[in-house]
Amino acid sequence: MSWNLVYRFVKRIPRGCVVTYGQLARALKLPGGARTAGRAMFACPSGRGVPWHRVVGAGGRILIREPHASLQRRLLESEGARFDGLRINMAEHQWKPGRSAKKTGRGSRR
DNA sequence: CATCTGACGACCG
DNA sequence: GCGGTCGCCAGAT
Repeated sequence: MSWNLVYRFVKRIPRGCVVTYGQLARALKLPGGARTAGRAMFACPSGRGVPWHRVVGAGGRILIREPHASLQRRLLESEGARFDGLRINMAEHQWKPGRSAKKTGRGSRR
């Protein structure tokens, strides 16, 4: 399967934003849904500029196991994402395709 | 070819 | 909030 599409999609996720596996699956119409998205990320090539850490589970939960979970969280926090316990603040960081060119709109600077 | 497993999500009790 | 079940697909053994 050409996870290439998935990687490309993930690559365009702006810094400080995240998407869920389900979202990813829906956006790319992956057969099998979120599961397939997960598979794609599992096979995600490291060191290719693929911000895999910006892909989280439904509700902003990190589903992967250690030690990657800690790494992912660390990377996200490093990008300015705020975590609420074991969850990332989806309301603020969930990225929606098509909004990339959207203006910052509200004084969300920084 | 049969079986198991795995970065999931939604539902139900 | 937590744990169990089901659907669903691809790759590995």
